[in-house]
Amino acid sequence: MSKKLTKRSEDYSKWYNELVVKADLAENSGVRGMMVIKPYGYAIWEKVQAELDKKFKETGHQNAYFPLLIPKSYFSKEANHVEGFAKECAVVTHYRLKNDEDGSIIVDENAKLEEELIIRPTSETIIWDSYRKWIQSYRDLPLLINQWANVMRWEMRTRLFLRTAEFLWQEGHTAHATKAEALAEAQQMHNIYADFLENFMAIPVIKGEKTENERFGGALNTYTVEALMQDGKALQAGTSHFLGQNFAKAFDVKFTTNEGKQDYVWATSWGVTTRLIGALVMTHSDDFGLVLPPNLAPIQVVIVPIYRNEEQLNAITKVANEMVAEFRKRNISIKFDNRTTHKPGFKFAEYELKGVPLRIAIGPKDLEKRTVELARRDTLTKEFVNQDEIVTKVEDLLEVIQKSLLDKATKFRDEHITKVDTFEEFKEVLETKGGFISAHWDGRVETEKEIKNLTKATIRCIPLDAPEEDGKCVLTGKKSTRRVLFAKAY
RNA sequence: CGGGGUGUAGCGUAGCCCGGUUAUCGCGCCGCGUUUGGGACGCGGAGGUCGCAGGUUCGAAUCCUGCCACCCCGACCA
Repeated sequence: MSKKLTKRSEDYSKWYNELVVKADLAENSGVRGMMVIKPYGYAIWEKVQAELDKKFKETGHQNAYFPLLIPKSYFSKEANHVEGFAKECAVVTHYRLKNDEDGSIIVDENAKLEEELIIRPTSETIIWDSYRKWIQSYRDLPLLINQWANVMRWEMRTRLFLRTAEFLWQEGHTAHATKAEALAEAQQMHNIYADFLENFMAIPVIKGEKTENERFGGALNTYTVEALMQDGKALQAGTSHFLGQNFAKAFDVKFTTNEGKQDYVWATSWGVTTRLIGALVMTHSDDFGLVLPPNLAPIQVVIVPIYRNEEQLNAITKVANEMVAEFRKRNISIKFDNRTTHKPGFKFAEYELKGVPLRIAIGPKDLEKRTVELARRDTLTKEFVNQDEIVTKVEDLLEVIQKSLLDKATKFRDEHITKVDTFEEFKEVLETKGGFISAHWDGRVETEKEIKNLTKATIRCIPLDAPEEDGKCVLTGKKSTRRVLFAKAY
């Protein structure tokens, strides 16, 4: 997000997330705050889904699906939750259309619903309404359910990928017999997110807890993974909430313990969204377009033939096909781009824009010498590789690139965590350098809000690994025992 | 929802202040030919409710009113 595309094509002299719009991930659909996820972008989301789903299943979770429409009355049951969500909702009021006299379609005013339905902004209410019926005994617990779904939040202000009116996500909702077990679940999912972000998406994150002010409506504790974008702004990439017994009480979900007593269940919820794709773009992209970590790339390797005539193309195709078969055997996603309608230079640029990690070019010279030209997207370097060695070379490089992207992003992130002890310094760093600011805070909500008013920076999290340390609040000078991370955030 | 800005071909734009032939240019698209190791070139061609509605006028992309959408800044938020 911090640089302009300046090279080769003035057409793409746009900021990254605009580039993404044009370059295949999405485009405005014309409805306020909506996005179309194009096939290439959706393929990335499918990779995210597949990997996370695997991790969820490995930890004993099951997928289910709950209705899109939620009766309005469900929302009034949990006060904090309403506060957090009920305001920006799309509401369904009618169930039928009819033809107007002039032939146009209008809403049939006779088909008004008794009770309005809310398009889910999140599914806690409808899920907990079901849980009441499903849970009777400690033997029914834990209940570990996840849902892949779309949700809708009619935000006042939207931003492509980062805050669209409709977005795709997964939401896990679990019920437990004890507080300790629920807490452990919330922490486990927090760790799964952190691990996924770092090892799969190559996005380094800081694990921490949200302050009361930033917490999810209805939660007692919110665990978060916070990432840093290239423009110095922070992005909340995933959250896992310990909900205590709030929802159980609101929806009257009681169970009989093994001692025969009645108790409310303990709950968690956790989710990540298509925002992750925005995070991916803003973490790794460069002046030439997207840069995708190999683990997420829909196409990991592309082969571009270079030829002067059909005879050469045929010879190259033979070599390429053998390579494709060999790569497929090793589960490497490969595409042989044999389109005759575009020139090699065009294809090179196109796959750079799409962030394909490795590109193989095969031309007449390579046929002679039994080599190929292998180009890395992340470093933009090229080398000639013997055809016999290409498969192992690619296998190795995919791992190297995956790691290198994480290292690069981690280095950037670490260089943008600044320790600050005075408010002057705080403002200075925020304005000139950006990134995370590690500072003491007196633990009061008013202080946090005041700092936000003065600087637009919020407390992104209280890092889990923050050491105990005596200090003075950067704003008030009051006593503090550990540093927290501030940043301007998306 | 408050403040500011912008809407002209698939994309990016000129024209608007100061109304007047057929709405400008680039990219992209289509055809033919030459090209193909980093976004090819030549020639020819197609594509427009000038955001929408109303008004002023002999005449509106241009002036006026209302509405809509998008972008930026706030409030809200994954």
